[in-house]
This record gives sequence, structure tokens and C-alpha cells, in this order.
Amino acid sequence: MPERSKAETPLSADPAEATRAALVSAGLHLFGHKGFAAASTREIAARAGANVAAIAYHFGSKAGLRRACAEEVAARIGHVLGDLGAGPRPATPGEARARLRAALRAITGYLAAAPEAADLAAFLLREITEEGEVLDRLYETTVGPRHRQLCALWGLATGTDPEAEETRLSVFAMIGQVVYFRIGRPVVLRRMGDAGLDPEALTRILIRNLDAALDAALDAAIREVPR
Amino acid sequence: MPERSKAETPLSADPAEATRAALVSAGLHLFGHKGFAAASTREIAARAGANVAAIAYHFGSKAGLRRACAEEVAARIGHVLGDLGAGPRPATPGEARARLRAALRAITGYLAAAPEAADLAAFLLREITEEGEVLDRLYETTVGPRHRQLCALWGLATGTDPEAEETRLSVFAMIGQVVYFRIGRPVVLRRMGDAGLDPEALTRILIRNLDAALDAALDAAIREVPR
DNA sequence: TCAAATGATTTAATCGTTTGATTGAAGTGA
DNA sequence: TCACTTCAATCAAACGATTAAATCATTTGA
Repeated sequence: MPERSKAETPLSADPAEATRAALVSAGLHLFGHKGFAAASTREIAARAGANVAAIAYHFGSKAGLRRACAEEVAARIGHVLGDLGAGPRPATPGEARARLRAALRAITGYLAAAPEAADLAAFLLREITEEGEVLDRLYETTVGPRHRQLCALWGLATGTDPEAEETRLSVFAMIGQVVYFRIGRPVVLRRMGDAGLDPEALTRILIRNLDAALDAALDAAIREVPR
Repeated sequence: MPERSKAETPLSADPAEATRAALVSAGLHLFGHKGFAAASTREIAARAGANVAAIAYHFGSKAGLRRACAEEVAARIGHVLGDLGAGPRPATPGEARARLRAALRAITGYLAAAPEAADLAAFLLREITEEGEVLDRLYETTVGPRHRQLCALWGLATGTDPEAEETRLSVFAMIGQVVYFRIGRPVVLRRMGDAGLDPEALTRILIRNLDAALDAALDAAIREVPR
């Protein structure tokens, strides 16, 4: 009598869709924390409260579930960053900076607070180190375009070339800081004293620090190329 | 006739020691890139040019090899950061800042240039997400102490409390940037254009950028607490 | 000086278990 | 009923571990 307990999923009217979602959720967690090959289909099914055969039925194979998980990651990244490039093009450097700060806060808040974000980040990281087709697709459809958008904002905020080497690396560093805190959380928590530090407090401190780091980086970029 | 080709190891006078080293090297690579459970003993042995039974013979078990890999990681981190706390205690903030910059450059140079660094970083990252005993030990013996040393330098360079929350997080962010670039290299290279960017050039750009980021972060910390 | 002996290391073969995938029967809602 | 979905049972392949035999480098005894 397996219960759909651990991989809590937004209940859907369609029970089949619920199974799909539960499998993807369980896949994100186990692929992310144990690696693709090490996560057995039995374990994934058990965590999702589904039968092993459901994986083959809904996704064709274990690899199919992996692809579905990647799509879920892409969708959530899109949802969190939302309409980053939408709306009127920032008219002033100040507006661009505000938009950058908002994006950074959105990512930080989501990664630090949302319970499923841990699985998401872990999954993405696994795919990066394994360098397979899934990463290719994920980069082309999501990571690359989003990075270009952030570079454009950075360029507007600093008056520098959005596609300059330095700009691209600076944006990577900015994102890297956030991702790193999510991935390295077990280590960070040890150092910060796991006991008396609730997630909200950590998020607050984190956002304050990252805001400061962003301003510092932008100001430094402006100082280097004043005009 | 398996050859000890892929996992190149500093040849040792003792052939048994060479086997040990080859197994650790292969273990670092495969544990790091596929995860502990997914890396089979057969594959590790094949990559090391050794027999499967050699793992049990030299390390007791697959888990024993994992511990040996962790010790190797600790040793190399110690070697790269060297005598971070040694020498005379920095007398001026400027000296402390220089020492911080040197540490950051050492880490960046090693991670970006040394061929085995990729396996090392991947292994460490896996252990962090899997959160087992190996991470506990690695944190207590290596990561934690080193982080405290860097915080002490940060405190001296900025005149702030070395153990303040902000200091500890800032140091994490600083290290995080470097580690992130090594882990995320596949993504970064895609964005920077894999083709015409040699590792040395990337390292140079990276160090320049990280130097600037460090100065910006330190100056921001000083500005906040003028005293 | 050199064969025999010794302990350390490596080898191929094998054990019981778990893996991903498949199957046909049973269950479910419209 | 009928299409869709889930289920328990089963398969060959690969897994970690173990074993006895083979091989290597050194030391021993005369």
C-alpha cells in the first residue's frame, strides 16, 4: 500500500496526470541526489506512490522520465524569471539595475525558500557534470537565452557592451553565487550553525549580501568604463 | 592487456602504490562524474588498469575507496592553499587583502588549469549533495578550518568581525564564485564560445574578474563599517 | 651465487542480489 | 462496453563481493 506522501504534488483532476507529476517530482529528487544511473526505477516509483511500469507507460523509459524532468526544470526556471525581457525596455541605467536586482531576488528567494528548489538545483547540477544530450537541450532552450537577457540588462545598467567577455563572466558570477548557496547549503549551514538559523533568516541575509555584491560589481564595471 | 592509460598517475617506485594511486584517480573521476552508486567497481578498475579485486584488496570495499578519494581531496586542498595561516599574522589591512587575493588566485589557477581539478571538484560536489559521512569528515578536517582562516583574513582586511554572519557569507560567496566556474564550465564554455577560448585565456580573464570582485566586496564591507 | 621459500599483489571465475524493461491480467471512469 | 491506466510477476544483464590460483619481488640458507 504505497502512499503518495513524500513527493507531494499539486493534486490534479486527472489522476493519470497526477501520476505523471508525482513521477517527475520523484525523478527530480532522486536523479538530483543520487545521479541518473544510481536512481533505480523501483525507488522512483515507490517515492511517487506509483508502480514501476508506470514509468515506461508514461515516459517510454527511464531516459524518457529524465527528459521530462529536464522539461520541468526549464518550465520552472521560466516561471521564476518570468517576463525578464518583457515590458518596456529599461530607459535608464537605474531601471536596468532595478530589473537586475529584482531578477536576482526572484532567483534567490525561490532557490532558498521553495522546498522543491533543492531537487531542481541538484538535478540541473547533475546534468551539467554528466554533460549529456539533456544538458545540450537545457542550455539551448533555457539557460543560454536567459543568460543573454541578463547580459543585456547588465549592459544597460553599466553602459558596457552586453556581449563583452567581462559582462558575460560577471553575469555568470552573479548567478553562480546564488546557485552555489543552494548547492552548498549543507556546508553553509554547518558553518553558520544549523541549529538556530531558520531558512527565512538565511534568505534575508543572503538577499542583503547579494544585493550589496551586485551593486559593488555594477559600480566596479561602470568605474572601469566611465563613458 | 589493460593499460594504465587514462588515469595517468605519477609513477611510483612501488608498483602496488601505483595501483592504489591509479584506483583513487579513477575513483575521483567516476565517483565525481557519475555518482558513487552509479560508478561500478568494474569500470573503476578498468579505468585504472587494475583488476576488480584490487579495490577490495587495497581499500577493503568500494566504500573504502570512496574514503580514500576523500582523503586525496583533502590533501590536495591543503596543498593548494598551503600555509594560508602560516607566516607572520598580517599587520595591516593591505597585507591581509594581499593574502586573500593570493589565496583566491591559487584556488582559481589550480581549479582552472590543473587537469585533475575537474574530477576533484566534481567529487566534492557529489559528496555535498549526497550528505554522507564522507562530507562530515571532509567538512570538519578541511573545509571548515580553511573557511575560518579565510574569514580571519577577511576580518583583518576590512576591520570587521571575522565571525560575523556577513563575513562568513561573503567568504562563502567568494569561494563559491570560483567553484561555480569550475563546476559550470561546460555551460560557461558554451556561452563564451568553446571554439576560440583556450583554458589559459579563460583563467586570465577569470582571475582579473575575480580580483575586481574581491576588491569590490572588501571595499563594500569597509564602507559599511567605517571603524 | 643461486635455487628454494616466503609474503605481497594480481588474476579469472563465481556467488547471490538488484537492475531496467516487459508482459498480460486486473482495475478504473466515462 | 471501451479506452486508458495500474498492477504483480518475470526476464536477462550487470552489480559488489569473494575465492583460490597464479604471478611478482625479496629474502633465505647453504
